[in-house]
Amino acid sequence: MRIGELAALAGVSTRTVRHYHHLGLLPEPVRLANGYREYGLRDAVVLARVRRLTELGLSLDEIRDVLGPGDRGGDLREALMELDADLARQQEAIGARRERLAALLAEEDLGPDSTVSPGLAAVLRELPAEGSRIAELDRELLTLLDGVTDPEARDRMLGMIRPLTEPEALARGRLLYRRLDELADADPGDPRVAVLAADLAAHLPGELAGAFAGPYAVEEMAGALGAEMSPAQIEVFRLVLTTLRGER
Amino acid sequence: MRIGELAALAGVSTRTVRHYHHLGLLPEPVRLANGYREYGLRDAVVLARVRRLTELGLSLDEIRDVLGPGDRGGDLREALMELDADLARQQEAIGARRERLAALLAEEDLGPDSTVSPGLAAVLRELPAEGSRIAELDRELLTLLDGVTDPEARDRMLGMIRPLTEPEALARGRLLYRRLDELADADPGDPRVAVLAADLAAHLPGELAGAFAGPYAVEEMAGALGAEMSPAQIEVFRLVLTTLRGER
DNA sequence: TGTTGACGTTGACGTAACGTCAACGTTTCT
DNA sequence: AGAAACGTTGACGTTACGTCAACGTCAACA
Repeated sequence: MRIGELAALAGVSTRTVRHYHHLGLLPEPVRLANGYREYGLRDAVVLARVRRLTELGLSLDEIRDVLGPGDRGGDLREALMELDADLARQQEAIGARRERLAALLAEEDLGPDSTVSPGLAAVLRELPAEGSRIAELDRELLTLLDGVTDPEARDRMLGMIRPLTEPEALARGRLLYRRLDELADADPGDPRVAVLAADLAAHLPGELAGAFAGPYAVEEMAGALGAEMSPAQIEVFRLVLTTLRGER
Repeated sequence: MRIGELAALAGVSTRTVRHYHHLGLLPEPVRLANGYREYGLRDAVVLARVRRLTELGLSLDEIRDVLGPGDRGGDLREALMELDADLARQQEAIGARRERLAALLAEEDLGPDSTVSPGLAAVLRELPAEGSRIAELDRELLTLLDGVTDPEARDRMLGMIRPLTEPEALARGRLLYRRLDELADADPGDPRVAVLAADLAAHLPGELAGAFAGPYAVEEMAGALGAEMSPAQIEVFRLVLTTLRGER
């Protein structure tokens, strides 16, 4: 038997057979005078055994392990049980992913915002989408935080923010956004800074400061915002945080 | 923000961020005077979006496709539905594998024969395990055929062989094996050849010839056996097949 | 002021299980 | 005799990064 016949018998490619030789899974048979490999029934049986194990999902390394020593009985059982546990984990993981997929697919419009949590999606619908530089920043900041924080922290955050989406809070919010936007070219010492900070602190729930208490949050956010906000706006941000923390 | 902070924010490694740059998933940001990459909030948001999609199971290529064009809405939905179908197929495949694993694990002894079908395992238990060269060959041949043939063909084959495992058939079989072994050094023209072939043909069910009617079976088997059997034994094999076919 | 440590840069190799050329020799069919 | 089909070895491609290597940059500390 030459390599092609052997491969056809086992239902694999010749490349696969040579690959198994390379890994030592299948012994190299004798060569004919022309250099061709000459196989016997033995090789076909071994190859079929390897195939059956790969089809079960064992890796070639594991197969070499369980096929090698003579006391392969307990070894094989152990490997199979481990494999089964692994497959069970995979099933769970796939199930979880499919649930998230189903939730996503249930939405009617799939925009870039639809990969965030449903709660945040609702909040984002209320935020001014354009026209305010600061609102756009908030939108991105919230999206980012939504992805970073774990589910429970996210839900707490959303719970704090929710009151801000009520009609008259939204109206006040839009006014505050405008006043913040007006500071785009202002000096950090501008008198409007302190006033706006006080108004903002009164508008926002005190617990919100907690959202910026994580390991990275404050520094990272300051760094990230540095490039996007004017010095005056950053000063407002700082003052608001200080005030909220003090009030707690 | 430099690359380490960005990566920490998104919960990935810096290598991952650079990898995304390489693939064009994340735009290369501006460089500082020292050559360091400088990131903004934008980048963090994009990176977080990519992460969320990878965690759903999308490949980076697919993410680039759905993230690229502006009309990503329908595209994304399509990709997600395709993904869900793929995951469903994976779940099925894993379930099937686990069923086969469970069947295997239910056996008390896991030898090299335990990766064959249960029916064949029962047959093999009745075959002489040692002492007869030809019996060993049969054992290997059967194991091989079990792996090669599809389930229905296998069951037909097993059904034909089953009568051979009854007590007095087994006794006759052992005698036939011995007579076949005695031809190991005989000449193809030996008078015992024809006699044994006739006895064997009478012993075996006629339908068995069908098992060697597959696309490869006859030539492959003859080739495979050539190295293991003596010319006289091969002649017996040929005569038996001819007789069985003729009787059908 | 030198040094140490943490960070950044590019480039290249390794992973699992083969598929797919390339470049070449052998056998077999017509 | 030429073509088709098979064999040989060797090397690159696939996925999503991990893990050096070899080197430059920056902040802190003795």
